[in-house]
Amino acid sequence: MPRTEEQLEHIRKEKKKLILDVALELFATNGFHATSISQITKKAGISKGLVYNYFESKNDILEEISHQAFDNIYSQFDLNHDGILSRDEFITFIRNTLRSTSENRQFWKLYYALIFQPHMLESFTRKYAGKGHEFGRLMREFIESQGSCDPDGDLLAISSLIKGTALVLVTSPDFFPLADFEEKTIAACFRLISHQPDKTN
Amino acid sequence: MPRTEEQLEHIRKEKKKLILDVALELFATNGFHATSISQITKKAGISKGLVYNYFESKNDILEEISHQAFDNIYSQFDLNHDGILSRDEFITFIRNTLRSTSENRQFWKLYYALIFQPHMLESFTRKYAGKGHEFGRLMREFIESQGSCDPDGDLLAISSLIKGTALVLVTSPDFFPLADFEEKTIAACFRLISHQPDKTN
Amino acid sequence: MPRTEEQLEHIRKEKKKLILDVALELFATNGFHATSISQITKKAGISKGLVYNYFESKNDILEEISHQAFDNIYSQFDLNHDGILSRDEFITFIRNTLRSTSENRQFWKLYYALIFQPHMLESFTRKYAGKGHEFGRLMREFIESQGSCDPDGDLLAISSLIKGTALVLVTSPDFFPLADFEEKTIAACFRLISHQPDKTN
Amino acid sequence: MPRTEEQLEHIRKEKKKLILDVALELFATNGFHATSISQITKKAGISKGLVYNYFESKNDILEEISHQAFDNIYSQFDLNHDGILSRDEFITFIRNTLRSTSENRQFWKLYYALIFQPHMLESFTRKYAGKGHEFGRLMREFIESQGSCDPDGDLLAISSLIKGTALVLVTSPDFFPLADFEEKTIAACFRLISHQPDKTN
DNA sequence: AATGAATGAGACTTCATTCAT
DNA sequence: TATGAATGAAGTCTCATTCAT
Repeated sequence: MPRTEEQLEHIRKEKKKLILDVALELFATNGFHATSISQITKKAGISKGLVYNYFESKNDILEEISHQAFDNIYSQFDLNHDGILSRDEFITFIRNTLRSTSENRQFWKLYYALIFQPHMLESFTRKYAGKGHEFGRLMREFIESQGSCDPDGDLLAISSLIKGTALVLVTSPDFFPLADFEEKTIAACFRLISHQPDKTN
Repeated sequence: MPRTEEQLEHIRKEKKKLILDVALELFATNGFHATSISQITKKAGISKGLVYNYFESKNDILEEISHQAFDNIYSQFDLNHDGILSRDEFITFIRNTLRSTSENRQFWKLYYALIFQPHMLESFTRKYAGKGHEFGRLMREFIESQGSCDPDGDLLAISSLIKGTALVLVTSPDFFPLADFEEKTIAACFRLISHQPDKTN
Repeated sequence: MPRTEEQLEHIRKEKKKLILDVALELFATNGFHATSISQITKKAGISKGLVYNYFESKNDILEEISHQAFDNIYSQFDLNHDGILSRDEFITFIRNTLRSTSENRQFWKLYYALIFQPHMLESFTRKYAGKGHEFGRLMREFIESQGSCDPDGDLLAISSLIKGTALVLVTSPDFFPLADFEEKTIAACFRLISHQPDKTN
Repeated sequence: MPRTEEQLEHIRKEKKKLILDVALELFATNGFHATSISQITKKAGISKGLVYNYFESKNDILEEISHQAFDNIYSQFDLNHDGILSRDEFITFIRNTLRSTSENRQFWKLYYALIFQPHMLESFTRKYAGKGHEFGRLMREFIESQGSCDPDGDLLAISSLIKGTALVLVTSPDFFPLADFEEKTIAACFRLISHQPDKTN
């Protein structure tokens, strides 16, 4: 009559997911510090004690949210399978980035809110810092391969554009349909590659 | 024998500034919620009670920081003195934006952290929402005047680029010297104005 | 394995009563403002936090004390079951009033201390104001029915006498045995009904 | 040019009176604990420091208010100049009591609020306890002299009536004109003297 | 696995009181 | 005499966390 180990495992997984989902929503909406365990348990319909069966602390919930979200997001990219970024891969990267941003808006709201308080996401930064740098190099090479005469400047501009667009997507998702965000951003990225020295001033 | 009104005014101004400065630094570094009044007073070398001689509440400190920063920042722009954005004004705007971002890095860290928790800066949003919209219109007209064949798309791209660059300036200020940030961003903005329909795909 | 709903209900009831009892005693002895939550918890042998599991605020404790006391007291009267006050009911009313005053001396000490700071017991006044007026009318009719030639004056005298006696009971309960308080007050009330115009002066 | 000692003395007296007056009003309206020194100084238009030039503490203000009020009130009575209470003196006493209550309503509100928290007015109780007892004896003798067959009971009834009437005067001063309060209470007092044993039940 | 009563550190805030001027 | 900036103890209240059941 007692539940089998599988059933228990299933319950555990479901409950943990429930807590993470509810916590993400509240953290993203009201902020991490402004969200209490009580609010989470009330919204999830569970007891306070149960949360501590699954997580060591409130901070632990945050870390798990971050890790799961990033693992999920990174897994969609499958970058660098051959150490070179093709034109199609570059385009796909932008598309994926924006799509993923749009789909995980809640998480990104939380992420942006926390990124400015470095000590909050320590373990997190440790884990993902490397990947970021590596991808920067890949991208720079691609920009160079496209005939840029200022790869560093263009890399800055293009990453800034992508970051800025993602920011807009998070804060004002209804500005444009997602498809337009994608197309316009991709086109803009290519326009940003400079084929001749500046003559602005 | 009691102090003159000037002396008092002087003391008050200095103390208030001290509190605001210390608070901004701590809020920006550790976050608003994670910063306690105790930490502020300890760092400022004053008593807890004194804070409440100058501010009604912790929230009040935040609001005053925000208002002062924004008033200060907006005052540098003197936008729309004639309802039209000239090429020079456009360039100056970008330059000012980035310079101001760089100079008020602490504030912007705090600002970005809070913007994602909407209910935090209510009075603030109320005050500045109008100005933002108006400037969007000005900018769109400028883009159009430069011969853009997709003013809305270009406006999105250019604002995203500026936002993204500002974001990078806040999070990684040492990526480039400020002057380079300015020049490269300005040049990039002009490259973003599309003079012929996309042919990306 | 968790406690049943009954067990919980039982615990909650007991703890709430404990807090209310201790709070009433301290409020009555030292005054509402002069009593701190710390004092209450220390005397009740519980933690500060627990109080706030049961009450929203210190004021909430006061209100609950007041409402429970008044509900309890009013419930003993069952006035106006037929809209008329008989001689027996009148006598019973006085008896009940004094007995109830004597039994709830702590509460009445608190009540008298607060009645003079009107804004303290707002919700409370709202709730019971009506009943008071209605009973005043009942009593006046009774006095009239007893042949009074100045019902308003006698109503004033009789209510003042009862209030005054209750006041003495609260402040100097050992002046007389309760039974004497009752008998003497009842007799005095009847003597106060004036059967012929004054001839004092 | 410096002020003479008399002038200073005059200023001191005025300022002290100002503080006492304002404090009494606020204490009576909002309660002693709920009134802050800040409120007093703001309403009096003086500085916080000045209060402490005249009074040792907030409690000291309360005590001085109480003593002055009681000295003032008692001085109007001139009781016991010959150790006997005549009928006229008895009547005058009631009249004075009610008149004084009506004139010092603010003080009595405060008084009643504090009387139930014994430790508040310690020095005060010490000072006036004796006078009260003595006057009780005087009154009892008067009641006896009027042919009462239950002097103790009648004393209780009469003092209760007077106290109750005073209470009504403080809480609902507009119930009757003051003159009526006086006449009706005096007449009622005489009705309360019992000339034959009870036959209520 | 699940509950929620209970804890206590620590947050914000108030306010009587001091003291340099 | 008069001022008000400054203090710090103490108050109310919150909340992450524990633990008996």
